[in-house]
Amino acid sequence: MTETAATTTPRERYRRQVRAEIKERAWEQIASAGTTALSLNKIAKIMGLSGAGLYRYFTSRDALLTELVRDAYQSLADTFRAVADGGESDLRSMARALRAWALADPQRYFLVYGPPVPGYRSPADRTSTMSDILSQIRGACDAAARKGYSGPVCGPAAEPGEGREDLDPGSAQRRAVAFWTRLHGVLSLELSGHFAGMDIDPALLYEAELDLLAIG
Amino acid sequence: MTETAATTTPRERYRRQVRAEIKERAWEQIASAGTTALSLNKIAKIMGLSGAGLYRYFTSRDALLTELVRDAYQSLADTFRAVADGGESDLRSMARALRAWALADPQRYFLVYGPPVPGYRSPADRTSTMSDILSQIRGACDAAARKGYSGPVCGPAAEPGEGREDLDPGSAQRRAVAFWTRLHGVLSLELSGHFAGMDIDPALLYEAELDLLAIG
DNA sequence: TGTACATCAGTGAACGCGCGTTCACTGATGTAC
DNA sequence: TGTACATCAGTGAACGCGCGTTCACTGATGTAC
Repeated sequence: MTETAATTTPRERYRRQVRAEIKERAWEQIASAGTTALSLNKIAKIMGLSGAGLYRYFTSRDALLTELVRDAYQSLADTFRAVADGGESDLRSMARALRAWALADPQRYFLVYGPPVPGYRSPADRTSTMSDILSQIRGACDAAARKGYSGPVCGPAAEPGEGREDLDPGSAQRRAVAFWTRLHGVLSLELSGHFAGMDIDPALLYEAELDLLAIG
Repeated sequence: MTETAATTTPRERYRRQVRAEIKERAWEQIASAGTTALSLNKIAKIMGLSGAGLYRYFTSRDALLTELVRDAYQSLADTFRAVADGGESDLRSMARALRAWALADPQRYFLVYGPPVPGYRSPADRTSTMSDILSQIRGACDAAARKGYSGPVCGPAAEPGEGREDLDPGSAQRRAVAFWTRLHGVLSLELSGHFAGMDIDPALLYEAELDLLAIG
């Protein structure tokens, strides 16, 4: 029997499984009442073990939260990646994937793009992952340009030589940033419930804003 | 001595003053660590009185929070009103006033336009105040139209008879909503620190988005 | 195959903390005659 | 002006709660000979 056959022992498998369930329960708590509600003791109780037992799997509440945050970023990056790999790397598909991802778990969205969690330092690789995601959007903008659409986000094109080039409405960078901030504007207000009672259909508004970003 | 001369007794004045100081300390706590950090006991300690003493002024933590939320909404509405009353009722002035108000106290901004505070029911008149604010923006859009600018937010005008009229890029309602969601998109990401390390200047980006909303 | 040992999941009790809130009470301020 | 009473700000102790975290321990699982 060679050693390469089974790199994961039963114990390791079990360990991974329990860790995964802890995270699942953690997400349920966050989904229902935000980051504040994340409680190791409650998770333990739900899983039928003592609070102290969780410390075999996560060294602290902060460590668990950090891993959840990282997973959230990764999940979003993966979502974009999947859209790109699926051959539909256009802005429209990306925007719809983003909205679906956000609606699937609003609190997860806010963990990524919402106000910073008080008293919590986000992981060091956060910025790089965020840049990564923005790069993918920018890639889609470039692709759109190559396919013939190279017009500005909207409004007049900047006079050359004036101002920063990333503020030129026609540049791919500017379009990517607008894609991000505008959709986030609609999405975050929708998820926060701020359209309620204002006779605004979030889905239609989202598509309308998207229309102005991804013409052609 | 007539009774109309002094409608506020010394006691009433003192009472109002202490209530105001409690709120000030409360805002300081929220500003530094979010809504979660709002603690009656800590406020009491800072003010040099016992925790129980605060209950002379606010019946519960929730009551205090509710009053803070209401004040936040009112403050924003007043800010817009002041701009309008000052004769500068154009979209540009409003947008700048909004940004200044937000930067002055980011947590206050999130109390109004951020994710809902878990476990807290916002006051019933919230929606009406929010509609009020949006109405003021819409008023500025109408005024802009009257002054000659009646073009769409950007992109092609809708074909008449097709779709909802509030989604017609040229309608005042649509422009007001875009004003709101787009500026919120930039602002909330800025306040959350999501532009950090991404080579994006929030002030310039804000103005750039504004340019596309308030041409003419 | 059987025994001796090491590893590790999980327990239960305890610690210290801060929270919101209640309650009986004291003492100062204002009011009525 | 002085006295009797009512109002009300503020105290200090206590309640119950849930939290994160530590620690000595038990018992099951895996490993080496």
